[in-house]
Amino acid sequence: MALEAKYHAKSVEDKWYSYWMEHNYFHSEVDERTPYTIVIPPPNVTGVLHMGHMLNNTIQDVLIRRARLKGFNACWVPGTDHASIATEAKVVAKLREEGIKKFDLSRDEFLEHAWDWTHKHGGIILEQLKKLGASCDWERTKFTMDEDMSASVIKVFVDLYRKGNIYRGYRMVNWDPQAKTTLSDEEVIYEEKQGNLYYLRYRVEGSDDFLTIATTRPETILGDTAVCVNPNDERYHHLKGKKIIVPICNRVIPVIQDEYVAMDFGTGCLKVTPAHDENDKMLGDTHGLEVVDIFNDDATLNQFGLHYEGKDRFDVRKQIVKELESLGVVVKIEQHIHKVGTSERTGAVIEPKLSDQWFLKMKELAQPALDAVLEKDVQLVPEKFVNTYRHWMENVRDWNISRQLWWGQQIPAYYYGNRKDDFVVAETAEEALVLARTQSGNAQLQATDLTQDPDALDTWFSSWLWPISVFNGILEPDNEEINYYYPTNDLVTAPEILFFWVARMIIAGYEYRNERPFNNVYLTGIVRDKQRRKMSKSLGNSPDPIELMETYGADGVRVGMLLSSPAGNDLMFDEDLCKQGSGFVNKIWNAYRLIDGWELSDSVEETESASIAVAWYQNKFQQTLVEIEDHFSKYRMSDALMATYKLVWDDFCSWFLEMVKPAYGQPMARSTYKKVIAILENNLKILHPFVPFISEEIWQHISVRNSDEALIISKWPELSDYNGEIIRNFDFAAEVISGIRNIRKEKNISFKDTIELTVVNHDQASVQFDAVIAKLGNISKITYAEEKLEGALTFRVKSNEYFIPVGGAIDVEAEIETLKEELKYTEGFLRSVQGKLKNERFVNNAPEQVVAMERQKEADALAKIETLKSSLKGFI
RNA sequence: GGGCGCUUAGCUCAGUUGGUUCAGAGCACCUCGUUUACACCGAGGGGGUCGGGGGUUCGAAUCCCUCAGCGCCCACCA
Repeated sequence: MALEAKYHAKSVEDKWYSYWMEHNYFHSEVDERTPYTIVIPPPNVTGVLHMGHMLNNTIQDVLIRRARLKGFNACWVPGTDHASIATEAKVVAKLREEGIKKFDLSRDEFLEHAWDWTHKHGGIILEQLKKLGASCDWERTKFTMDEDMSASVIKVFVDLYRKGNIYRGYRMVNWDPQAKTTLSDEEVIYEEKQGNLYYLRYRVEGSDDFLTIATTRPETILGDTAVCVNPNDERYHHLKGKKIIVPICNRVIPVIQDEYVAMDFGTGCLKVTPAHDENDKMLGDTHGLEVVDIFNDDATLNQFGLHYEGKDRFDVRKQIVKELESLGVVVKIEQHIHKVGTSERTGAVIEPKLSDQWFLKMKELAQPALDAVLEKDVQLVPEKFVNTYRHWMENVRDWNISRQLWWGQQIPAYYYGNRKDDFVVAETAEEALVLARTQSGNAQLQATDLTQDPDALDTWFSSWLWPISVFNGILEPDNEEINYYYPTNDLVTAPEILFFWVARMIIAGYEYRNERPFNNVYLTGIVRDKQRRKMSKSLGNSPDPIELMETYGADGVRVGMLLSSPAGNDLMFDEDLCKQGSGFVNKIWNAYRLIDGWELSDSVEETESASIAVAWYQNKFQQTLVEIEDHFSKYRMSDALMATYKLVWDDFCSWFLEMVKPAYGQPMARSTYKKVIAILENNLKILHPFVPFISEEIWQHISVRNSDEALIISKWPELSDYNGEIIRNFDFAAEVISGIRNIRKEKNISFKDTIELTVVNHDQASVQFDAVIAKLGNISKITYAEEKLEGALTFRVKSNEYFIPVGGAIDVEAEIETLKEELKYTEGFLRSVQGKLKNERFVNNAPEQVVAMERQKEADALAKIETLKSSLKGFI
């Protein structure tokens, strides 16, 4: 069956992916072998594949395929995350389009819509990963809202509550007025924004005096309950004990003193709004101030907003400034750049808000997780993230885990009375009732008297259990799977979620397994465009991964993603990288077409050139394999790929195949062919993790394979010793071939014309490659001579001189010129070496080896100068 | 404001303990070439005072200081 001239990625990729699936090659079960486990960072269930996914899933697939080839029991667990806030926002938006408001629905009705949505969109991203070639164990696909996953979450919540790590508190939290929920500190993104600093005059009660405060949020003056100055600020000593009148609402508030206030900012007078600012809250607590909350949940003003009631905070800001101006309160307005917190998910400007929320105490839990990373039980790659991690963990704050959302695990707290502490925490409503009866002393309590907390848990409160819960390690802590697969080996994810997820998984790992969840964390970079902007859907600068794969093939895109992505460095994505990737795939394909097209013969002997080629390549392969292993051990994926790329393209295609290739019209010795195939198969194995599809296609085409054979489950080549001398000598020969090609080029000697070569041989290294030199240089005869050949073109490699006799005159002048140039350069080089050697301090202080090296250089240079001089004499 | 990191060829990046591949790779570029796998090709070539300045050393891209520019994380002075 002849191969098609063009490689058709699409059909080949579909074919082999199905084949692998049918043969269950991705599936892993507990067995005798050592496991190699990766859990996928579960993508948002309603998301679609983006370039970041492409990068980090390509890396995971390379790792897992390599582990599989190396004989590990490779298990890559896929799944999706319910992403409570993001998904709920999408469902709410979709319902709104249908004219349905969330709060017109019951919780159950809403959840039904959410599940519909999940079932409809949930599989999309996983299907897209299959196109990429991801060899996940799909039978293990998990979803963070699966029954057992949710049960694990609830069990952990109850456990942590009973251990005293979870508490309910009235605190200042980050409020997302669009999603109407709180967010953790990590979900707030601070952005620099151009704003104004408004200077406003407040009248001092019972006097005509004024005091000027500076604020960025004039609408919050309606919530002011004090003005604070620094006690050391002499400008305001006269105000001590005075009262101030807030404009518009005319509330009378005290002047308080606290060293918190910076004297050099604004006017040195700070308006205090305890309900709407973390620091103001702190001041309020210290000084016993009244708390006036002026906002509704959607950030419109409430009754404290007076005539602004019902209007949005930003509209009010504009309007209130006008009103204040008309009242003569505005002293001046300055432009001011400040940082504004926005919601990671909805982008809404965060409103600090006081409310009852659930918190997880972090300090104590974090300690083992901090130690683990510092002691490298968990290794972060690249290491630079250790500092960031340490800083965060040492200053970790309590984690707000409750969200005012419906989509997610509902907090298992049940209220039975009106007092603040009238609640119990339990895994089930039944258990809660029992507890509530005891706790309340009221044995008559009925199930209907209990109300479950309406809040859901933060998404990350389920994903932090992921490496454990996917193996059911929470509900059945001693099951066979968790004991076998945990801890997992590598985690591949983005540094953006180092705190959100990675740190918390490590915490959960130690808390619930008393062990790290993974040995290594490979932190990928962010995929950016050529202008260094982050690729995102909103910017519209991200190519569609599916289209990319259709254009360049999945193999091509995988290579493209890996070509330039050192760990932790951002990837400057350029479609040309994929083009290079598909170019590589094309090269592999054509190399195989060459091999496949040979006519074989049993009666032909192996050529000398071919024997040499085989011996050399086997060594070269081993040398490169060592290099590749080293790169992988350091997670240098780009370098591992590049080493493979050059081995295949340069050494295998450009040199090896050219050396073994039979002459035109000649058949190939079957014995040689077998060796070439063995070599090719080894190449395919090391290529497989990077380009799984074409490597499998070729491997399967080479011969009829048994039904239980496939490249994907074959065996990674064994490391063995290699002979470095052969490689060095070949490099010498390659230089000779280059020399010949140069001469041909300079003198316009067609490659079709054979030429003769005479060698004045001082260095024997290349002799064993003469057959190769003859073949690749199209040399009809190589002769060795004692003396230089007159009237011939010449070049030198090391101390050898090569002569190519040509009919007709050669340009003597030019030859002399070249020789003189080279002589001049060598003499200069010699002077610098000798200068070093004459320097006593160098000779005395430098290591012997280095000095010896310099002496060798000196000797080489001297020898070369001799040959050059004798060549020159020949012309003169 | 605190911390971390980066600056090497037109672009993206290697360069491990200072000397042994120390100035490299891939891409891009230029020249030549339709040789019987591949023009998604082959052969050859040009290109960097290693961000600036200073210091340590026999010797610095590599160590130290300093200046400049860029990026990230954390904290939030309204």
